[in-house]
Amino acid sequence: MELTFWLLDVTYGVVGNAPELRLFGITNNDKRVLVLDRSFRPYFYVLPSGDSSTVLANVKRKLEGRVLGVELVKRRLFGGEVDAIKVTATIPEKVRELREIAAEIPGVKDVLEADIRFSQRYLLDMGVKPSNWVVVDQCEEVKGNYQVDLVCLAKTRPRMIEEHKLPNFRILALDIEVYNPRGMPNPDRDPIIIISTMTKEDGIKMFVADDSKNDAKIIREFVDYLRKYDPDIIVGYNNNGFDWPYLVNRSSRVGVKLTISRMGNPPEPSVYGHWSVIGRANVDLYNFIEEMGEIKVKSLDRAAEFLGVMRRDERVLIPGHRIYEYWDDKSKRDLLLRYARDDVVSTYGLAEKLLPFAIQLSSISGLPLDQVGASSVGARVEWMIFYEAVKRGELAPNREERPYETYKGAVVLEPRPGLHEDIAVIDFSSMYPSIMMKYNVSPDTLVIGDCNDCYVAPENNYRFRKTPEGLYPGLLRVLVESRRKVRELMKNYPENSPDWVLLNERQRALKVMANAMYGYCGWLGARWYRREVAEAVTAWGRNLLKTVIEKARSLGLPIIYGDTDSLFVKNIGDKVDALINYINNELGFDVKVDKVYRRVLFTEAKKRYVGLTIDGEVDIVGFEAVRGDWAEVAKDVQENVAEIVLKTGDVGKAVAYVKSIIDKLKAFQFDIDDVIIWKTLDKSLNEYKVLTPHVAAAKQLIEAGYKVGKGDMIGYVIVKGGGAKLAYKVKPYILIKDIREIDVDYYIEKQVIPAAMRILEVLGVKESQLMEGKAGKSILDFFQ
DNA sequence: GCGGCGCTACTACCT
DNA sequence: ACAGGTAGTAGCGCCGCG
Repeated sequence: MELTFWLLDVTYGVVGNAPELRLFGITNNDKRVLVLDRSFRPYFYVLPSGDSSTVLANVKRKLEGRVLGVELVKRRLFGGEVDAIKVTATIPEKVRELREIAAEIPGVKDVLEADIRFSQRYLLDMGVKPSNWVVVDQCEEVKGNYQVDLVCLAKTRPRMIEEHKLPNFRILALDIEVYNPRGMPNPDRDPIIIISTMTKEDGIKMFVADDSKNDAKIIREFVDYLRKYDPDIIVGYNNNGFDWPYLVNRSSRVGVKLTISRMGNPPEPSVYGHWSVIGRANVDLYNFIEEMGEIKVKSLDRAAEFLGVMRRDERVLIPGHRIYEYWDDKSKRDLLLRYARDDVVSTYGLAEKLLPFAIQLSSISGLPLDQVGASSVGARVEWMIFYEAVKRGELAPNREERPYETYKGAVVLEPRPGLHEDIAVIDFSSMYPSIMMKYNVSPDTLVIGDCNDCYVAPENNYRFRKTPEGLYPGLLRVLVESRRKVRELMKNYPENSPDWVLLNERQRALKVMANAMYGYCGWLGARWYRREVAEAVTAWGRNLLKTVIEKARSLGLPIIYGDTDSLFVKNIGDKVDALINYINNELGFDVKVDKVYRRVLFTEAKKRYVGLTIDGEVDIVGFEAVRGDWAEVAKDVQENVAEIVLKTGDVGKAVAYVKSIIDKLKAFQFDIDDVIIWKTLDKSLNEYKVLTPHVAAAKQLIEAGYKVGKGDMIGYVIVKGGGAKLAYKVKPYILIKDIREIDVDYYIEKQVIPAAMRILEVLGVKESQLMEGKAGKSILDFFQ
């Protein structure tokens, strides 16, 4: 039979002495299927130095009887033709020892592609990416003990087809609550008290322990339910870091089998720190929130609020360390149940918002849906390149340890300080990808030495062959072209309709991947790393901006500021048009007026400005107001000052406003949330060389029994008393009992005034004006 | 013993 | 565990100081 399915998960096993690929999918008529392929074997390459036939003979002699085949093949490496010896093994588990033996054979220069996971190797060679539709022309039904509607053995190789629609997934959100009377729960002693799930069909299910807190029963009920519901996708929030390891640990402790995969086995730890549930996609939504810079404090409730899933003031919030209190106190237990419910509903809601993008990332990168979130940006780009490389017969270089080296980046212009009226922002669209495509910049087109048909980078003179098209530019062209097509398709659907949303997520993912290519090429961890490639790209970028600046000058168009690929100029219609035409037509790069500011204010600092767009929106860039590590009260003041200044031009009004906030602080008229300073703990506590305030606060938290470590956000406030350093005056905000402990002078002097003055100083306001007297004086007082 | 100063550590931002 | 360029706060060590 012919079978068409959407590829959800892939794994392999060894049957007899042969590997068996297992492709789990969903058909277009809603059947869960498993396709087995026993026709593929693991292999790797050996690179000979010197005479390849001699080395081939050596390899054959040495590996005879241990491998299925040794053959000489033609491949490419960084664009150059090479002889390679392809060694085919019986089963994946043998590859490691074979590669070690092979590396020692005389005449062997290198062993390549011997570190590729077998299931990924298979997909690469088939040109099949997960989260896409796949056809197997001949599949023969077989018996098998799997939780699917159909198992078949592939008689032909799978092939990917282009089709954007998605199957009807069964999605299950999962969240557990644990009894934790001693701080951070420990699975050796602390039982699970609530397991909550949510699905579209069954709604919310809560498996709640009884007073004996015997969790064997609820785990068993949960397992039964999960198997009955049979989800394709399981989502959680930090489930890779908490729920799964805890559940696995607890269930083995209480003797319950977590037979939840489609092969009946428990979840197991896998690559990139993710937990795999065979035949299903286990997705940790926290991974995607981690990447969203706009969300500063990445707790589930805040993420859900930010994405419009659930408001924080409409849900139950319980501090993690007090969960047990809400369990023990029966009058509060109902609150705990509502809290658990809100969490699982939030998780399900987040999945609706985030899965469409995750699916597209998986489909484009070639990483399975359950891995793509946990993987790094570098890994996603690398797999995408790998697919393109295999298509071209280009061998993947090994990962190498490289010494840290830096290279020159973009230009940033000194801004013209002050308040400017009517400013246009001209932006290059995808400057670096465009440069890479235009000048064929790629690790495989780089020429060391003479070249008579090359593009030559400015400043550093790196040279790139004009033909054939390189790996990076070729891939970028595919991404750009696909994105153009997808955006074209979007026009056929009403905005925000399901089809439109799907395509929109796809075009977004295509853009994200294209824009990540430059960063990848300068990443020391990249297989296809070439410093010259990254250096050439930035050199061309600097050159481009410089050329545009010169042109603007020759047109008599005043420049206010510029950074990397943008230029802020006076909005003089014909001159701006002339500049844009010049860039588009004569330089051959795509630029557009990204936005026009009615007013925009710069200080002397780069990368910081506030502007009022012609649509009446206030943009704040770089300033404290958009930083996560300033107190809300200061950010708020700065934002309002900016708005007043930009909208009314009334500096006096802004000054009066700042004074009113200072007065409120002095009178303790504020909320604790307004004075919390959040900072990320970027290292483990013992790695810090200096005692910074947030480190001091973190130590206090540990003292108080909390578990904090690398990667955590520390929220602290500055309190009265203390000593010479600020670090002696900090206190974690959760330990604050009375708002009068707060040192309001600190907030006035070190937060509110600096934040306000940043904007006001350039308008001639003196700091003393914010301090003197009370607010509400005549506005005239504030002008010299 | 302490304030001033310059440097380093640290975080978070922009493109 | 995708890049470099940048601003800003706080800590720390050193200097001078009869």
